[in-house]
Amino acid sequence: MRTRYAPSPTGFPHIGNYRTALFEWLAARHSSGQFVLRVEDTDRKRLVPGSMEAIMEGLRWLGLAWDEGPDVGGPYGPYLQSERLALYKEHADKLIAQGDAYRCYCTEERLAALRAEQEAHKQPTGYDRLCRGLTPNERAEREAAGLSSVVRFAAPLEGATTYHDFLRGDITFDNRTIDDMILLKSDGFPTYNFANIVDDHLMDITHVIRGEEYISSAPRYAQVYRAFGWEEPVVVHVPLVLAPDRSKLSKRHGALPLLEYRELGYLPEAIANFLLLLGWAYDDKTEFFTLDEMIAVFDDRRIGTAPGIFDRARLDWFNAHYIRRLSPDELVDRAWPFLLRGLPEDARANLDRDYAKRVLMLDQERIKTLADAPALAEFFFVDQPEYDASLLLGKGMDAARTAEALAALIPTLADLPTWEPEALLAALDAFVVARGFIRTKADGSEVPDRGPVFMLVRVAVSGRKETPGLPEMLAVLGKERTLKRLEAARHKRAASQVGTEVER
RNA sequence: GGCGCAUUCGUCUAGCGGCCCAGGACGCCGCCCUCUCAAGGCGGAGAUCACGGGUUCGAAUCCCGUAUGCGCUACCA
Repeated sequence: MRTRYAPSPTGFPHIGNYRTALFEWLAARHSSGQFVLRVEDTDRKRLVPGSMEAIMEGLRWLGLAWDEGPDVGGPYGPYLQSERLALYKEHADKLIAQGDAYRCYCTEERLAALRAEQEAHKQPTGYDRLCRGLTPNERAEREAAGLSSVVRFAAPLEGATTYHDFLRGDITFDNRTIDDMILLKSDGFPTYNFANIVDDHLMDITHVIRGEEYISSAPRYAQVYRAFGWEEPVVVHVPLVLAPDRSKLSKRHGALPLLEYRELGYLPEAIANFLLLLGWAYDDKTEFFTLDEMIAVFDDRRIGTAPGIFDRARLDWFNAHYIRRLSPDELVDRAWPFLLRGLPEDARANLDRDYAKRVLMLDQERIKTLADAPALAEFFFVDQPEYDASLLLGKGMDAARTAEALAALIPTLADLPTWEPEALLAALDAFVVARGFIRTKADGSEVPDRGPVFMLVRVAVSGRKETPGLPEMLAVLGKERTLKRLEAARHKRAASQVGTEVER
């Protein structure tokens, strides 16, 4: 099996395009075939500089390696359509010679007027085949006059064309609804439609997997294949990916170019997994697949036929899942650029990789995207966290008691012989009991109530009310830093006049 | 306007004639665990299988029609 991804470098493809690429890649890998990257740069007006590199970068990032392509070459090259112009001309000439194509001299103005006319009369739009009936003399005149022309396919006028859609079965179009499509533009470049057919054949592509938007064009392609006498490839139309409001995916709806998701802290394995399961399912329960697992189980017959909606919340869930199962080293490696970018300057200056690793491990289970990491972990890295003094009130304690509790706790912790989570927990618990914090459980029994003291220390040390577990956090923070922050909190509390009770 | 494709909980889906008065997952809600937030565990709400006709002893599953959505209708891809 040979499949191909054939993007045109006219922009930065979104997630839906890459899902098609994923399916193409999986189909090839599953069958131990080849996956070809062919760049369809035939529209010179819409060419976007850099987009070809971005497209390839996106594929690489997802882990979809191609066997043949513009950069790596291959036996069917070149893989840039702009370098294959002679091939298209040669094949167009062949069709002209055998009467299946003709030169059309109609101007774009005439075509536009024709279309406007048809629309005004609510008629089906389409080329009226004016030039198809030109006599040899008339053609010679036009050529002599130097009129520019395009090459059009002479489509069958009557009957119907049926092609086999791998997922949907036979699809039939009345030939009267199909006009004579342009094969070669006046600038000598082929249209996508034509270059596609010629290249898929010349490159021995066995399975054409493409977006659903080409269903309507498929019968035209079939006609051309048949005019050439070529065997038609298996044609698989993958359903579209829609925005949450069911409209076509666009930036407005948060469907960004793939590489933007990298910047937002998404993992390629999460994106690939998410994409796989948008329009495809292995069974009714399996959710997670590595690329290798996908290859092993991928079955193109299970590709769905209904459009799917891009659900960011689901992507987030996949991403969080994959972040959670990263090893500590992978976690720092991947989060590192985000820390460098997102942390305040002073914290960034002397970032220690080992310390960062321990911090990230604490936050691993609450990081949704890598871009969350700096905000979640910032307090570990700054000299002193900023926070409002009003946060610094033990539950059910007034300012005086809070300050006093902090004052009492500092020497307790300072005297600890070891600074490990177990020892810290024991010390904190002892402090809770000594201070008489008691909670009555539902069954009436009384147990030590860690809440007030733990929260107080949590805020003092982090400036936040949501953090990793306290003993673990203090252990990573280190004795010196912890005591310094507790001291600062004590002063902060003492200095603050507002000391009313806070309800939590 | 014409042509085409699609249609199962808000979303992704399982289902390919009886196992389904429809199962799983995301999201949402509640409970548990618990030093907070997460994670995890348990539970819940949520789909007259778009609608209407058939076929059949029996239909989410097959057929026809309708509606709706989307796509194509470019010297774009």
